[in-house]
Amino acid sequence: MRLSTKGRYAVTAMLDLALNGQDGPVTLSEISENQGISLSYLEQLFAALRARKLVRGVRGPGGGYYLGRPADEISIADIICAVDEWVEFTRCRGKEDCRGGQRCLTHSLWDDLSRQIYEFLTDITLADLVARGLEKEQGCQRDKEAQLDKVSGRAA
Amino acid sequence: MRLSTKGRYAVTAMLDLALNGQDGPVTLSEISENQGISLSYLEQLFAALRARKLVRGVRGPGGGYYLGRPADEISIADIICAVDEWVEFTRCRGKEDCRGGQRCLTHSLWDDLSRQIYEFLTDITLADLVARGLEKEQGCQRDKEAQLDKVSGRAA
DNA sequence: TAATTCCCGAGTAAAATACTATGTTAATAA
DNA sequence: TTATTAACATAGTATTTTACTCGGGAATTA
Repeated sequence: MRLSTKGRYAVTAMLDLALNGQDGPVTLSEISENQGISLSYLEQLFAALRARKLVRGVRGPGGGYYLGRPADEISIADIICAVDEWVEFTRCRGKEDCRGGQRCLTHSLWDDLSRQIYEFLTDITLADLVARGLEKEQGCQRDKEAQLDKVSGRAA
Repeated sequence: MRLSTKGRYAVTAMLDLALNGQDGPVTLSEISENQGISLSYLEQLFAALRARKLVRGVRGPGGGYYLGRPADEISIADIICAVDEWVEFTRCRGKEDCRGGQRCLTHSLWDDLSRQIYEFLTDITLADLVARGLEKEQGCQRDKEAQLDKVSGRAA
């Protein structure tokens, strides 16, 4: 598994889509503005996401992007795999022969771990994230605090 | 969280240490040989691991590296954090003000996710990996098969 | 037709990765 | 004491990845 800033950008952008895609498509310009990612870079990320059918583009004015599937059918692993190319974990499979046994054990342990991480991220969907986030707080914590300050300030 | 090939190297090397460190220290040359990582690169990785007290070096002939703590007190997150510098997830904390609320929600969702991943990796120790690996198979699967082949071949 | 927005490819600066090279220092063994 | 071993340290570097810019197209809407 590989989890770089590139994957972070992709997940954040997809989250943005999940949150704002209810009423009409979301433009990359909006996401670029919201998330502070350059438009052209987003276009490259979305080319990869489009190739995996994770998003669907609509051209022309009023166009933008939809999620390619319902949010509860898109896992974090799906997104990361789409943009961060999958890397081979073990070196012993194929090129090296694992006659030592020792070396192979180390690799198989790492292999197990990475599979665990992958399965962990496969179990988390965009819908999960949104649902969990919404039940905890209906907006930005800072905004809430600011609001509370204002309210209590006015009440006092 | 960031999980790159650099972190993979570090985890694999630490696993090697956990497996072979029972009887005396393990040299970087051995790890380099075992894992197919260049010696100088390992030295750089181990400089970072040493700085976090995850390993302890012993100089001179017969020297090498020990784990800095018992294997059950070293988590995968510890190792990855030592070599892969921690990256800031959210952009809204500090420089941007999250007046939109929307942007901040996206970021807080991602923040939650990365914390989950971190906690997941914090719960897995080197000892866990070794124990789980050993209970499943006492060596390399291929070696086992080869052995079985030999045995059955001779028996037949 | 004009504006919008996706789509596409080439190019590129900066950073990270993975490695090479060349030492120095501390411990051990001869 | 001397040689050897292996950690420790630093500088350089080729390659890859990251993140971005630029300059166009193609489809859709008004």
